[in-house]
Amino acid sequence: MMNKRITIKDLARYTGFSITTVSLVLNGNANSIPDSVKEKIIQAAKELNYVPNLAARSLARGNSHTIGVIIPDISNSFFAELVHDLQIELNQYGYDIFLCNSDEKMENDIKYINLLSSRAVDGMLLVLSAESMQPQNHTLIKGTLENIFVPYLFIDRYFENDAHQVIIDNYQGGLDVAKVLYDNGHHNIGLITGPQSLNSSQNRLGGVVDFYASKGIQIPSQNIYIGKYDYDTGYLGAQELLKNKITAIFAFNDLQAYGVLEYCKDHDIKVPQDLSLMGFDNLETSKVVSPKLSTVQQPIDKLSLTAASSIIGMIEGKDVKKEVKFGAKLIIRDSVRSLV
Amino acid sequence: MMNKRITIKDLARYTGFSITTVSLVLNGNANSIPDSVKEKIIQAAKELNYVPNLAARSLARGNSHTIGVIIPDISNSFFAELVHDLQIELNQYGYDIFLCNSDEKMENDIKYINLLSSRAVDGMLLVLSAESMQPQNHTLIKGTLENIFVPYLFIDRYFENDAHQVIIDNYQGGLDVAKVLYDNGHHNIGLITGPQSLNSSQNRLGGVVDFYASKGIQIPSQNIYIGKYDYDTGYLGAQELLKNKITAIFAFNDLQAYGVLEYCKDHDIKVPQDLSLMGFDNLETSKVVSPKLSTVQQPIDKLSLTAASSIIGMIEGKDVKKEVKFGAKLIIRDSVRSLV
DNA sequence: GTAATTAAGTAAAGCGTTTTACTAAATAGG
DNA sequence: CCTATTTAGTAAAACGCTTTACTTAATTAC
Repeated sequence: MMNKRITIKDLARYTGFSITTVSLVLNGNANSIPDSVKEKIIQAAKELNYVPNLAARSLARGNSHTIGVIIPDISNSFFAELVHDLQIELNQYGYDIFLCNSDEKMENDIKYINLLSSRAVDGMLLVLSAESMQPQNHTLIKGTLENIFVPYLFIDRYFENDAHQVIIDNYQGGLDVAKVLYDNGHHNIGLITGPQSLNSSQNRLGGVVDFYASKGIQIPSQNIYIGKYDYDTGYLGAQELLKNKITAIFAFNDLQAYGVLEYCKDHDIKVPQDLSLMGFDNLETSKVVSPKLSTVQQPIDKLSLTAASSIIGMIEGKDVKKEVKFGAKLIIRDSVRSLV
Repeated sequence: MMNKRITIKDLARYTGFSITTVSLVLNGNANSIPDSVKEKIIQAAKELNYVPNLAARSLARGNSHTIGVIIPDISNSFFAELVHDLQIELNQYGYDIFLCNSDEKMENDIKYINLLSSRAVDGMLLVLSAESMQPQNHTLIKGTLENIFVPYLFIDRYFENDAHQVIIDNYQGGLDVAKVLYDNGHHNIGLITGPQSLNSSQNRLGGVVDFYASKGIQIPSQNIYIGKYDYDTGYLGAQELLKNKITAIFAFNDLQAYGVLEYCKDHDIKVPQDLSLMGFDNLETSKVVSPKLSTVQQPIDKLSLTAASSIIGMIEGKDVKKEVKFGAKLIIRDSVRSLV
């Protein structure tokens, strides 16, 4: 350590060729350079352990082959998996990821959008915080996004028909869950939603409400607990909702469902005997909680595949579909009891 | 979008001052510049929405205020949480993270070490793949690390007394678990380890073996299943180990413990009535699986706090403690039954 | 044998910053 | 009033790389 980093200049001096030649060779653009020279230069680069300075390259080329990714919370395994898949996809295109974690704070979203802009990323993939998605903050976020001169794409969370987006059909997901619950005889259900500002939550709610409405059942507002997509609001939601006489809870994500499970354990309520439960996300652990959780699986793989190819397309100036929406899949396990 | 990014040069032209002056002002190093000028320039920067080009700055300054982090798998919540905490810590010091995910492949470790080197990160925080930690690959990895000219630090996984490291006292952890099991009357236990190349696994094993040895009990080799710290090897391990007559399993991480749980569910083995179980990691979900899992909690917060301050110290050329080791904490829940 | 073409390579400008060393004007000191 | 100092600012080189336009030498065409 602490020797000195080798530059193209050192390589030029060492091999006796010009900087231009070395650069050309190392980038594979050396049409008119004989193989003997190429070999010498490549050999030298290996020997001296040359590693290009990407900052310099980025400056000269005006791009960075880096995609900025902003997510709300890396400890949430939905996002962890998303990032994981995105990295693999984008690597395939020769791009790297610069990852930022907003911790669900708008303040950080803005900070990171500017940071990524500073870093001259070639494009951004955004899952903004629930706070940023609130209608009253729409203008501020839009304003911030107007000052980045690279394409960007919303994943999972989006503003209504504004920018490019790759999303899940949450309405259908909500509908599907409602149908399972209803068909099993649950006519009086409780809901633990995500943050109101998120379309995922809005749409899941919409799906459920509409389905029950179509059966002539209106879900009373005291049966709807506004949560935050986290464990704690699951626990709290259960506590609140179980004051009413419901036979099932639909937690809008698995983490919340775990919270419900915990509450039930603490209060000797048997799932699914005393209470049926459904989640959303299908986290890896959902098949090992007790009872195994019925839930909805989001196609993270498709999401990341499409997001990656779309943003690359946008960077390359191609015409890219503005909205792509994927269906989610019911995973039926043991947490719903049939009342019929 | 697609206007043009404002540079310091534009600001100079716009305000009528020189590039130097603008740079000086924007960096707060303008001792001899009157406030009136400062205000004008700062005002202009705001108005035109100036965002500094970090690649250029990095080139000029020779640093990037970025720390490279390599981890084996972001979907593993241990690492997700670690990264999350590291980001918060390092932000506090004014540093950002460039995150790389090796997917437990040595090939990727090497690729990313070079990539980070290319990006001129100011330091690296490394949790290398199990493959990279194998003795026969030691030289290769060391060689790669010799060619980066920035300080680096191992977290959690390390080579024996080589480089700087911030780690967990896994030996003590193993000892502690063994004691719990032994004290509850489990004299015949099965182990599902992590990869043999990882000191975390070696040391947990060492702790258990030594403890039982101290009680005059030798753990037979068929009671030791070499796993991979993942769900599947937990399942497989249970299958294998339960061919022997054991009363408890110590899975070297929670994920593997979940696999054991799943196997037991599938084969109608009651935990802890028929089999006691302990894990390691204390994942968030471990309190909601059934039965609630007894496990060991690693102080990820301390790990990241120390790793952050150490790497910053190293970057600043300070003298930093070469090895910091933290104790882990037993979390006793319901998955161990007392035989006594 | 000369003009045209190709091969082999290079000089130099530019990317956006930072930073050192400098200048010119204003002010202070005596 | 002259010198010394401070104030207000700037010119220019440097960071490492890319890329365009160019030169020179060798080869080919006729």
